[in-house]
Amino acid sequence: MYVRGTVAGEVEVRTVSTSYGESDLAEVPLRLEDDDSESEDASDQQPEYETTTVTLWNKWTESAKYVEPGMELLVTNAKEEEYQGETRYATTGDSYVVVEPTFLVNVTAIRNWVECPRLYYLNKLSGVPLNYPVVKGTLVHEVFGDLLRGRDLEESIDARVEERGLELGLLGETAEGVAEDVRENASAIEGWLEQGRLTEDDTETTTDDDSTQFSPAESSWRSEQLLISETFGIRGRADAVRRGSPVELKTGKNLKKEPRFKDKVQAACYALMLEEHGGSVDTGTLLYTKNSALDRNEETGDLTPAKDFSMGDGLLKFVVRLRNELAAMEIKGDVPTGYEGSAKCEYCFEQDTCMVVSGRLDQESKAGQIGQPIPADEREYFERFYRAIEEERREVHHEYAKLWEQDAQERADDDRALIDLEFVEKRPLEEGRWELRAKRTSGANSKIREGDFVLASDGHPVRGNSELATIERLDDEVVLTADEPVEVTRLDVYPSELTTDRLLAAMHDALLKGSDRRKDILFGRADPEFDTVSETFIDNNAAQNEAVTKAVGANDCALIHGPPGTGKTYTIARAIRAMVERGERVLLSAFTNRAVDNALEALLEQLEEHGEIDADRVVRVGSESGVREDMQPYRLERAGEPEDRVETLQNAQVVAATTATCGSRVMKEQAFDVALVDEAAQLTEPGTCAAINLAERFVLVGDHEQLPPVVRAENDLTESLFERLVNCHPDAGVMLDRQYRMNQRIQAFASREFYDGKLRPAEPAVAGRTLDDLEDVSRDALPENLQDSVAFVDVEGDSSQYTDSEEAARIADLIETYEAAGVERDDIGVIAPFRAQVSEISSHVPDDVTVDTVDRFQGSSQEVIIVSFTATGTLEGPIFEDYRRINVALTRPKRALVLVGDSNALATDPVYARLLEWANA
DNA sequence: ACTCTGCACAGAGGA
Repeated sequence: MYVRGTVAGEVEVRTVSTSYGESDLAEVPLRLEDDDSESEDASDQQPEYETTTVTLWNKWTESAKYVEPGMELLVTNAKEEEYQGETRYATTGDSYVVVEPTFLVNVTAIRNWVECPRLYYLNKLSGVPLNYPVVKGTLVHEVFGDLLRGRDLEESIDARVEERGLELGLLGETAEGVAEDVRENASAIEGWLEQGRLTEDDTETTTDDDSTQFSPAESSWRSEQLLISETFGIRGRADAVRRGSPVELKTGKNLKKEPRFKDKVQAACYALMLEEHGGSVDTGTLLYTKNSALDRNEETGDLTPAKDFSMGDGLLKFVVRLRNELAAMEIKGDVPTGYEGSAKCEYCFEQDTCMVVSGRLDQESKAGQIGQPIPADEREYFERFYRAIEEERREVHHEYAKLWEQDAQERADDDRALIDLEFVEKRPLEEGRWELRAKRTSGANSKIREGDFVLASDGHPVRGNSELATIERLDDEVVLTADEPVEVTRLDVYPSELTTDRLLAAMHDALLKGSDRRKDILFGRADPEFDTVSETFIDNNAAQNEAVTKAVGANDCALIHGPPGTGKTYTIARAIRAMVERGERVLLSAFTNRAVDNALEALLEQLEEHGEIDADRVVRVGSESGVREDMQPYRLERAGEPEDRVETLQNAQVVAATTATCGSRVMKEQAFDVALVDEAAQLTEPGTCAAINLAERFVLVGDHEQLPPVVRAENDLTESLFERLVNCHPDAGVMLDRQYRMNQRIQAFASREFYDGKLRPAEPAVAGRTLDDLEDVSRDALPENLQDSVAFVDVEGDSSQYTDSEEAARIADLIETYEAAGVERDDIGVIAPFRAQVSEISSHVPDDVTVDTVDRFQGSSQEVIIVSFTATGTLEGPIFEDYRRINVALTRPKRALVLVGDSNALATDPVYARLLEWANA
């Protein structure tokens, strides 16, 4: 039986004498999880939790040592015992004990941890930089997968090497040289596979007599299996599985008789998960592909690069204990010192790094410390942000947990899954992968888009057969590509820690690798300095001109505050052009792909008009699905001839990429004179660092009166670096004060409420904008209350919380009214605070009217905007409390704004009360 | 309480 609960008190470990001799035991007080939470008689009482004791025997006491009250604990195959009239539980010989099972540990993390816990920490902190052995290792793995899937060796090598052209180029490698290296390792694999076919009956059907080729399609092999364990809290991707047992490929050499211990541990992790998925695993195989023909026969007499080992119970349990140690340390927020393990520092490749990090952060470390610690305020900052980023990571883990905790319908309702697909077909592709097709049976929405990675499963993403797949096309039919054929009936969003990892590395790099001058600026110890620039860049807008002057003349940083419609994008483009003319190399970045492409578009227009550099010296780095269609010609293709790929990137004078991409291995090899970050108020501090780490000086452009960064957990990440620096270095900032969007009446409230009354129309034509300026539109045709540019429509509203059907109905009427007056439907936008209300309204109005949440409207504008407040009674709730959201909503229209809401509810909040007053004026 | 975009995945290795 299965026991799960929360540790309810101190754990006691002791030794007792039993009939088998001396044994260790740990008694853990446990508050059991209520597994019948369905009990519908919601008798308003707090559920009564049952508290019991679980006895962990022998080696499991090691895990008990890490356990603290409040942690979650799971025991499999436990036995029930009666003790003084009370039901208690204890481990049996078949039990596993799992600490914090929802903390999902990567297999590679466990592999690093067993080598040295501090190695695990360092790897997490700074990531692995671009280096040839790693890229080559990855290539050999890819070719191995291809071989298993039946692809021709030479074809696979050529294709895989070509795919990595850019990385190889950055490493100074040639395609031929790399292909030769990969071939050496891959031939060992190929030979072994063929031998295996002859002797081990891996292929069940008889092949044509003259075919010596391995034919995996009919075999008991599977390549690349993604495994997620809800019981053990482990996830990872096995290189291959042969007759249910894990096969791990290593590119290194190992002439010893036994596999390396950490390699065994890795294979054991996969074995655990395979067993959970219903298998029974008694062996593991490691393939050391550098053990070439020349090495055979010598000491060991081995004929193959493969080493099999038996997967004993003891090893599997040891692996779970390792995982427990890691999870417990992460939950406590402790930092490993290296003393936890037995590795010898003098043999470690990371010894120097370890000592430097320990020295700079003043951390206890087995390897010792080198150098001076960074200042105390920086260490405090590091700890604060480390914690915040780790909280974000926990949120990603919760996303994983939802894969098994929520049922399919719940996931679909959360827009995190597409369910009830009808499987159509699987088709092998030339390169050995599979194309999978399924039909959608409902029009349900989800956040899954083309180009996304998803978990494709035949029913359940964790318990069923599932595989990581790429969405190639998504309409009535879903077309996917994957390494293995899955009869897809369901797709789930695949949670990834990638962004979290990159944030952590960016913060690490900023603090430990950043220049002293940069850190003086970031920590407010020095004021930014500026060179005098006498050129006039923009002659009809003084604030924009000052912004460009500051951006160009900044020695450290410049901060451009751009309220709605003030020509931020144009100003950025002008500044970059000026920098390019001065011969500088510029990084253009922003949080979203959309913002990057917008800024890039404006820059290209500038360059075209005043062509100082070739457009082919402008490069957009990003994935194919992320980059907008019209920017694809500038997108850097990663595949190709290494030298050519690297030249294209190195020669680029302007590189545009999202901040997340700036944290990639390829981008981290690049250096710039200036980094210019747009929409910087929507970025977390570490997110901003990912971009500015790559440059000598930086310019941040944004508006902290609009929406802040999106974060999963409530923490220090919610304030942007932009906002902090604007307050810390007011002299480095410029506010663009003239807006080119809203007429005078519309902008008045936002200007007064959010910009100290400093925002004003750029010119009389903007101030006096009305609907009459539009072709075929006459304001006289509108009812009187709508003739003013700002109108309020009072609707009593219904009592439901996140929707309001009355408002939706009124909005539908309003749209008809505007249409009757000659306004085109696609000139009208409707904004609502909640997604539920967005769909409510969408069902009432024609398709070509844009209806969306405030958050998604940020960055765009429309002739007419209708805002649905969706609130009756009071305005309680986080969505209304953040006034920046209302700022965004009110500053989208150019010519007409209609506010639809319940005036009694609005009047309960002072800001909204002033809003009413303004709208009704 | 509600809002919600990124990134490609995880792991690849040196001795």
